[in-house]
Amino acid sequence: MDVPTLCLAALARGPASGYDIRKAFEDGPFAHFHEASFGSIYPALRRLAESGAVTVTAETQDGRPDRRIHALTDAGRRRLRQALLAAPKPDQLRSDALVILFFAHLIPAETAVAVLDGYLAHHRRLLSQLDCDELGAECETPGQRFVHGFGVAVYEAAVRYLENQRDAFVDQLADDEAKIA
Amino acid sequence: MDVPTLCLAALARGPASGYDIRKAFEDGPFAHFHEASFGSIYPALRRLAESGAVTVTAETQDGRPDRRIHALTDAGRRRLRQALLAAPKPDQLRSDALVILFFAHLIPAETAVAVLDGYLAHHRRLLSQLDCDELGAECETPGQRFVHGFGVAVYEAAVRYLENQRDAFVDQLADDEAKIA
DNA sequence: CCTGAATATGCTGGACCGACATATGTCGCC
DNA sequence: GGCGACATATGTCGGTCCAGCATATTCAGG
Repeated sequence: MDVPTLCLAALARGPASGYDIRKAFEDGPFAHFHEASFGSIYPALRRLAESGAVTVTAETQDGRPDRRIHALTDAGRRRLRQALLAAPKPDQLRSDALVILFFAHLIPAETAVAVLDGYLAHHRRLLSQLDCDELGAECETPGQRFVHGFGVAVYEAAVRYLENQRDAFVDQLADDEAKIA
Repeated sequence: MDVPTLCLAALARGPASGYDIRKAFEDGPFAHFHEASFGSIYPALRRLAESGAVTVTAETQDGRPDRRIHALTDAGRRRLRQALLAAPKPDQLRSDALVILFFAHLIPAETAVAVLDGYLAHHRRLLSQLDCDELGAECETPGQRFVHGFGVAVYEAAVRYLENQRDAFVDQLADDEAKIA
């Protein structure tokens, strides 16, 4: 799923600036299942405007740069619907933390434990984000409720596993270090 | 975590060709938590060899191109350990399927259901891969066992949610279409 | 016998990210 | 009151990375 399509998707929820779209991928509902950065959002919006998929309205502000509000046109909506019809590529996960944990035997035990604790904290944060942020906001369509519930189910399982296995893992690390010494 | 580091990590499990490393990211143990493609693996291995982090031994084969077997040097092992010490970046998930499901109200119900069923099948496949493939193979260190268990826990939760909620989701989609009509 | 998959390396065009540049407002803190 | 940190907002740029293609051969299945 390329960035132009993702921008169209973000705009389907209402008109927004490039900055707003970025935020949707950082904190908002999109954060949990896709990524996009400024470096690709702004060029994508420009091309989308050129091709007539979105309209741009400059909103003057004093001090700050103008907010350039983008809104979907009918052509844009059609293009989004078309893109949504394509067969989805398989999910991609990129987790530095799991790589590090996989090779925990190559680093000091305390470092590995720190990574694990950070990973647990991260997942707890994600879970609370889903619980408050979005539940109050927008879960109107069946699709949105379904995806929201999926996120909660997966994060809860992750937190549970991390909590339950943490101490056993730390013990095993300590045993291994004792064996070497 | 950049591709050179990921190559070093793959080689920590034993000498391998570029093709072998690719397979480790496609089917092997690494598939579940990171990605890397030919287009970045081969250049990375070349640079790694130039900087002395790996050695290369050509293994002649008739018919096929030579297998170029790469093995970690001490410098390479040090470099890997160093990279593993860096603070991990937060996990990144990219899921086309969840984007499509989020906007299920914009596409035909049958298409959405097909995506959902495909997503469920995909997760079942991943789970069985973890269950047989790796459990028999290499789960020697605490880290490897821990990461393996984490994967199983998360995939199981995903499959369970998808199975339990599928029918209710399909019904809601049908209700919505009835409302429009 | 032919098609497709697997083995194996490598290139290239284009997409994409991370970091930076720019300019100002605001809020807490000492 | 002033200072740093952070938020708002757009945009560029270097470099990384991926998907798809090219190449060449073997082997299994139809």
